[in-house]
Amino acid sequence: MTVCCGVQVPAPDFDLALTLDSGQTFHWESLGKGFVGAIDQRAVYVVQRGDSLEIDGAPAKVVARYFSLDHPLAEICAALPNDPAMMAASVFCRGLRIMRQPKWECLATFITSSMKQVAHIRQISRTLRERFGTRRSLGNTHLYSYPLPEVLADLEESDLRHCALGYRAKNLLATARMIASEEMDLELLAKLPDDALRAALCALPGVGLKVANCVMLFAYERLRAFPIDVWVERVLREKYFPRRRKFRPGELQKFSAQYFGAHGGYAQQYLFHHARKTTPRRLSVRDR
DNA sequence: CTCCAGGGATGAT
DNA sequence: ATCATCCATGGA
Repeated sequence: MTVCCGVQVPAPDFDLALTLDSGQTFHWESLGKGFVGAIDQRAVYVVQRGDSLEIDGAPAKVVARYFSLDHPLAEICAALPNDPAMMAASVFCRGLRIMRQPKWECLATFITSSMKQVAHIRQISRTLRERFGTRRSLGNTHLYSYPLPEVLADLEESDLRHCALGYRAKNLLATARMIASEEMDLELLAKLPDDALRAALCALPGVGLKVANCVMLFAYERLRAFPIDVWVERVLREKYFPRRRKFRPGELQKFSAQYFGAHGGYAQQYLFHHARKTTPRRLSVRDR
């Protein structure tokens, strides 16, 4: 490993490894004492040394923006609800920041995330990058950028199915074609208020409420967005409504928006990551 | 082997 | 308006 870093980036209240392992992005890989990954089209190497990052492959400004080092994390955490579940999660996730990811890459990876474990989302991302992305080198290591919508748009559904996408192939292809044809402009959507943005994203094939909220949170800087997946729903039910059985559709969404408020996305990400990393794997039937 | 995963779209009550 | 079913795949 010969990547030598010259550039230092101040990064207080930041945990690089924790952030990269929190299920926001799915392609960074451990290398030496740091991580290699792509930031848009650039191959980047990042090492954390205490309260700063040592980086190679991209300007400090690009890296700082990607990892949202400008977010006032202390203020955000201080404003989170003061209940036991939230406190336990936020202590567990100290230094975890909500990233600013490229819009298409974020949208596409979450379209492929449906009913998939994080490990397999990573595998799908890797295969798509290696087959259809652009090779980028950094020192003696290399990686592949995420394939552009124009590239995927020219493929056949079978090409994507061969990347183990299953039924998600049709949705990814259809969405890529809408963007490549300029029927949909992801950058333009950034001007919309939350509700209109969510509605626009949900109009894309393979995008429902949960995926739309992930893209809003991880790529559109909408820190109110509160994606509810199976993990978060489990936490909400068990920790916030331990006696309830039935919920109206949207009832948990409504509660979360009201209860967690302006930084709900951070609350959600902390609850998600804490639950995913501390819930023991169910014992196999044979071992019980 | 079985169970489950950062769901969404569709059609039946 | 809710509920059921189907959709593919592989890690644990």
